[in-house]
Amino acid sequence: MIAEVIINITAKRLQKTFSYIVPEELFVRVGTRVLVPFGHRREEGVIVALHPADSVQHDYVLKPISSVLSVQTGFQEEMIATALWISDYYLCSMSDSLRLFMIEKKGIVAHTYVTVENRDMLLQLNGKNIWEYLENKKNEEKKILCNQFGQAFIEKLIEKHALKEEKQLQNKIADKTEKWLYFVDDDCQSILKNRKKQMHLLAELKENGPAPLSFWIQKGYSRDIIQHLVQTKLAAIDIRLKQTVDLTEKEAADKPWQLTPEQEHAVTVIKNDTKGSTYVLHGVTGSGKTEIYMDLAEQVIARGRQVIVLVPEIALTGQIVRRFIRRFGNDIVVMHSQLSKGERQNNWLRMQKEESHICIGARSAVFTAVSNLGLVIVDEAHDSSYKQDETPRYHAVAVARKRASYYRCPVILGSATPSLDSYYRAQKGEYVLLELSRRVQNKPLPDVRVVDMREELARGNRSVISDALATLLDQTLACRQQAIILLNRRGFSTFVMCRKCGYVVKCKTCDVAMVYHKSQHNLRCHYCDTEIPVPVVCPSCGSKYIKFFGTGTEKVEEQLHDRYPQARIIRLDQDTTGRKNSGDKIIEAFRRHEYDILLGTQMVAKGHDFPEVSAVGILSADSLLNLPVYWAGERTFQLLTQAAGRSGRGNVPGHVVMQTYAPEHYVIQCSKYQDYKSFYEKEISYRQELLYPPFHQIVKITVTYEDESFMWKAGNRIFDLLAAWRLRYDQNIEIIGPYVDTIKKIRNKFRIIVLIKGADLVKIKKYIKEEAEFHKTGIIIDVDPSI
DNA sequence: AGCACGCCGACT
DNA sequence: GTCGGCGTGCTC
Repeated sequence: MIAEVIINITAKRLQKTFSYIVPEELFVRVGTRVLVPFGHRREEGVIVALHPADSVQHDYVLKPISSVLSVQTGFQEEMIATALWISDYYLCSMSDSLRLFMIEKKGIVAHTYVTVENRDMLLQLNGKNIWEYLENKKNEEKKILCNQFGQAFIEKLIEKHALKEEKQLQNKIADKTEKWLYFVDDDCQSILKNRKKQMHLLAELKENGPAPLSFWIQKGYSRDIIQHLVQTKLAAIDIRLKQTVDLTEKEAADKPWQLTPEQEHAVTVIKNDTKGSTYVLHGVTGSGKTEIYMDLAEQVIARGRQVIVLVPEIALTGQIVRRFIRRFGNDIVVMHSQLSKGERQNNWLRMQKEESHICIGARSAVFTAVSNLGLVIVDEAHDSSYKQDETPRYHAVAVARKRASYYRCPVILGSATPSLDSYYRAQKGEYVLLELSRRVQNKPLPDVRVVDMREELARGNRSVISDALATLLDQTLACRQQAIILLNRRGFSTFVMCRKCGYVVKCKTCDVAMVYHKSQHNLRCHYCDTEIPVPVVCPSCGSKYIKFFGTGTEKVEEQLHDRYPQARIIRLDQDTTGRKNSGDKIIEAFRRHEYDILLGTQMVAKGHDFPEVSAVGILSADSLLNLPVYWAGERTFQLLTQAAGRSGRGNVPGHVVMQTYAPEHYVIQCSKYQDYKSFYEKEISYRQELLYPPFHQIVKITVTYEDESFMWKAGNRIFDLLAAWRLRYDQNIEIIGPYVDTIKKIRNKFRIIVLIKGADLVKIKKYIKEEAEFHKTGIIIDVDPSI
């Protein structure tokens, strides 16, 4: 047999497979991870195809596969097929797309070991202590030896052949294990006669079954007790894969109230799916989509198939996940960013071996190893976090649909504000539309008031909080209800300017104004996280008239504190959540009503269920709207509607104040009435007129280098190649650019963009995939860009 | 990605 | 004459 192998190295230029002979004694299949000779070294690879030895003629000599690295963590054929599709569709290398399916990105790790080659030479070169060190150990890792005796010295001894170095590859894909205590026998009265504690342990072990040692220790049995019991041979210890979900029984408590007729209808339609369609579940905020998800998941599991549930990153520790865990207990695996590699690996294996049937997680959970997929649920499917913003720039919904099509199983895209793309496809009949028009228990949608901030200023209110919002907050706090305030900018002041000469403090390495953060009293760049002290005099003209402009969440927090000294206010943005997702702690504390006002960036708008929130204030409804990008209207509508939907989910009706400078704009008006359909009609006709997605597809090529003139050369070359292709093969395609990116420079690298736009980009994408010029460092290809 | 190969300038 | 810079090309 001949195996086609993708070499698992991140080389942009290495875009092809390599053929190897499969030795007869090796058992391999498509998806097996193998070690292969590659040039003068050995590399890990993945088999993507197998065929009989005589079917293809090669004009070079084939080498054999060295060994199988891991059968256990290999891939299903479907995963290989999906990876190949991703590499074709998103124009990334095949190794990049395959790596999406891996927990350990590399299956092997190289260690260099040192042994003695010539004893006399070693002693002669003052290496007596090294000789003594190695005498018993035989060999030692080079790294450790260098630390101990100095790198230069070791290198010299190797060069003089006193020592010898040897590279060894180690299989890195090891499973995380833990020790379990299990019951053997209790014919023991005589043995355990005076050993009360051990007898207790044995009894409990017999009754409750095996459990990890840590579990018993926590229960108060010491290591010694366990050890003694094991010595009696009445119990024993074995090593098992570490479990990540604890063994709590699932609670039946969360059994739902009766489904509404609309919910019932949606469940029935999807349950009877035979074609593997995609369903757009368009439900207003608070219409009970989670109930539908859980009902369907339960039915899919009952048929022995598996479910992938995708949620936005921010919702991962939230309500929806807890509800799933409560209902499905150990049958569920949660993939979140704080798991260790070992825990991920075990979750991965649990799904692969069908020990668990549901995997719930953020974007990357779409790559879960499943062998029998029965349903994919994408919650808040419009959320921008489903598009990866580094190579490979895939969209989780597209990948989900691809995987589901292989298993002919349905995909559910749930949202109160479906993406224009998915709603459009539903209109065309490509997707199936399911509407949930009512909130559960017929709770009313919130009442939204739009405030024109120009009038506010004319009346002399110069604060960022309008009178209407102030009144609403007064009432809300008086009734002991909660409020959410949304402002899409973090920091205190958004820029710092000299009033004398107009100089604006910019980041040294990025072409953006620096933001003043009062809590740390410094200026920060939001693109590269550089921090500098606040200048006392103007760095340009030396004047003292340095002023702070613009308003961020920090400043609003201060103003709210002044206005409502008794209110408990908490801020939720990147600065308060830090790196380690402590956002959910803030959200939970707010849900428990430990705070009265939650203030923050768009994070506050995402899918949370706060029953006691009755007021929402949106301070600057049109901040996104003015961005010069085609999707500005769609994003703004989603943000406003989602934010407004946070209020009135409990027993008190909700009120929303939207502050804007463009009150008559259709995006503002449509979100005021939570009127998705009118918004859709307006927005889709605008997209059609200007031939934006979903009518035309876009491929964005960013060229970014430190050397500005080199960048222009490369960008123009990219443009020329595309323009030449266009002229020759398809003049319906537009090639736009190269033009300077909205942010000219990030981290000292200048940025320009070339856009490709057209109704059908399949052929030109194929050309890009094959032309080496597009696969160099500094060139970023983004298919269906969302920014 | 690594690494060999090869072509050129600058040194003992 | 040799050391070493990095541009080019190859890996089944």
